[in-house]
Amino acid sequence: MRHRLKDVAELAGVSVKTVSNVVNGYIHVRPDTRARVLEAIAALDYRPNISARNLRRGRTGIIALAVPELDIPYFAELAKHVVSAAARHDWTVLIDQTNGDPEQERLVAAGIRDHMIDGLIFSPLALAGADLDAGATPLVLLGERVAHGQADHVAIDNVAAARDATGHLVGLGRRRIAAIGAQHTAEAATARLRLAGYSEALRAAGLARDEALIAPALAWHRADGAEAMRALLATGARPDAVVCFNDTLALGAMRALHDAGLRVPDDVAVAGFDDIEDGRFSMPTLTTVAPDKADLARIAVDLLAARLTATDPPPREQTVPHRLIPRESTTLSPHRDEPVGP
Amino acid sequence: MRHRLKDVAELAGVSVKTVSNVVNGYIHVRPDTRARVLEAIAALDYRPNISARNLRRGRTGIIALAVPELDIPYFAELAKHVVSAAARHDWTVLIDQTNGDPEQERLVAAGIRDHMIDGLIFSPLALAGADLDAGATPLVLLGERVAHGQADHVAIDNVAAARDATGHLVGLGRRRIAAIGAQHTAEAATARLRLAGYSEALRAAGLARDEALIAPALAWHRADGAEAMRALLATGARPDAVVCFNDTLALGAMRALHDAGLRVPDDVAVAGFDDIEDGRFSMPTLTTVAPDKADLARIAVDLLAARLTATDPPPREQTVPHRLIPRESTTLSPHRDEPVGP
DNA sequence: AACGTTGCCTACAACGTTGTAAAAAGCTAG
DNA sequence: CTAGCTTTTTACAACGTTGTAGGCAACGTT
Repeated sequence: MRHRLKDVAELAGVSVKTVSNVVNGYIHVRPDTRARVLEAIAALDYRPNISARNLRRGRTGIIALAVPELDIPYFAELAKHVVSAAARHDWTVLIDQTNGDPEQERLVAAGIRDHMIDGLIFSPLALAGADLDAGATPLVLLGERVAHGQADHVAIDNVAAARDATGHLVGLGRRRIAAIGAQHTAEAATARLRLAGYSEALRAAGLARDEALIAPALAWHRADGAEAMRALLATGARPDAVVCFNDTLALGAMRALHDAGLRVPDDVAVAGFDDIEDGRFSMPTLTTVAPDKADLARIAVDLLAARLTATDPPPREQTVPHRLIPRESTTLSPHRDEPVGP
Repeated sequence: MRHRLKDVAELAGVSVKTVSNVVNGYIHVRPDTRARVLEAIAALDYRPNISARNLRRGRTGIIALAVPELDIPYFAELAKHVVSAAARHDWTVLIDQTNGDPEQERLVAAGIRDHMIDGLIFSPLALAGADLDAGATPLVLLGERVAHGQADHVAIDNVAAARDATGHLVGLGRRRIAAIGAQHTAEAATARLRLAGYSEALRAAGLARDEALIAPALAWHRADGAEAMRALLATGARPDAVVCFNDTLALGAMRALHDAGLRVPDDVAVAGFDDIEDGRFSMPTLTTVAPDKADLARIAVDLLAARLTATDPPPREQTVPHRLIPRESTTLSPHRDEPVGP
């Protein structure tokens, strides 16, 4: 029931190679021959055997996207865009979940999929530097320049982004601005850069950076945000604004603020990063720094494409534009916050 | 730089087949031979060529998961579990996004990936019945029994689930219970069954089903939920509870209720389906019917595995357990709803 | 009429792996 | 020491595809 080029060739009365030529759109095939072949293909419902083709061609038409977890909204949204962008190159995307586990990330970087994929788009969480060099597979890294080897990088300007978010809060008159999501390991480039941008913005506004207002977060899930916010409040700190280093942290923080009886944004304004869907419908809606995710995905895929055609192109770094989207969590005016009867 | 069995064989001084035997864990290899081969493998950093192996073995070790969109939280969470479950069978998961587009779904069902995958787990949105039969690839469908062909089905008992959710609201003393998410096309089995369960619960409680309280929703995103809720309120309907047919609809509905100055749950209690992460941190947190997603994924993968080993097993149907998780959106007592100072 | 060009088609040999079948090497028991 | 085992290793032939090189017409040019 499953047919091969040979079967089609026999039915059409031509050679195997001619069928192959038709399938691959080779030009020099007489119209009537082509028609006969196409007819045979349709009659037998022939589909090329991908494995055989891959073996012969030396590529698979599959790229992998390695992310920590798919159910983190940012990565889910990113994955969606990567799949779309890859489709334009006729690539299929295979998802690798690292769970942010260093060992798992090392395996991915070392090329665990090797012969299975043509290239890899990798968003590392726990690894940086030399650990990421390695592999024979063309590699595009999402995030700051942390590796030195033959890999491209795509990211937003995190320092500027954090400066924008913090500056926005300063502009609203907030003075005791906390930060949630600091990480002090060497690998956590994103956290470091966002903290740097935050500090710069404070300095520019003539505000002192208060270490008591900087809360670390091991991971960046909602629960961590809630946790960090609660811890911060428990120290007696009374911020009038919080910059969270991503949206899920921010949503968690808002939850904790609510539980503590504090109003957002009246008592505490909250801003995040990533512009995930949830933040557009949360209560209040969440002010955020939005990276152009579609652009990010497109650039990553295109870089990979370039890396596949050219031989050993120099590592490139691309910055993706971002913009601040003010929403209720920083801008809602107090009088609208009270429920009014229907 | 990329080595083959042949290279390893030469280095180890054995035949190609012996190396292959070692790689595949064949038992009858003398320990010292095995050691020599393993050494050579390590020295050359040999990795099997997957395409060649696939060609020879006739399978790829890849299964596809076809879902509407990855950035819908339910599908993202599901994908995560499927990837994990598949890993236990040494399968890699490839993601197909259909965007809920009938044409795209037809292609997927017809086996667009055919030779590339060993099996397919498919969550159709727009298609049902004969459209889904087809394909030579083993198929497991997520959702109600809508196809007649050789496919397995995995789903929760949607009628019972909707009955539970509605019954919970009835039990809290609500009497004007609305439903959001109705769909009247033939394909929308899930919506139909949930509506049926809703009706049953009302009947059981001696409440009349009021068509004015039933709001359709074309899609089940947050925006659709908000939209439907607004439309419902605009008709002058004054429900004291809403059953939304999934969590994103519910989150959107809560947003619309908030905008209309109505309090959740004081004025309107809200329940959803799916138990997505967002609902555990939203304000208020969302009462929901939780399917066991890990179980669902595991069962789907196992069914596929069975379908791959046995020849043409009869189509099977599995029901996955669900449970109602009451949260603030239905249970929060009024006095706690008012903010208290820090 | 002989010659190169071009267009169309084909035979053959890979790509790297594993199943089959059979040879070689080791054993055990007579 | 050999017959009859079992264990270990091997050669060979696929799997289905495409690149290479070449053949044969049909054409236009000298």
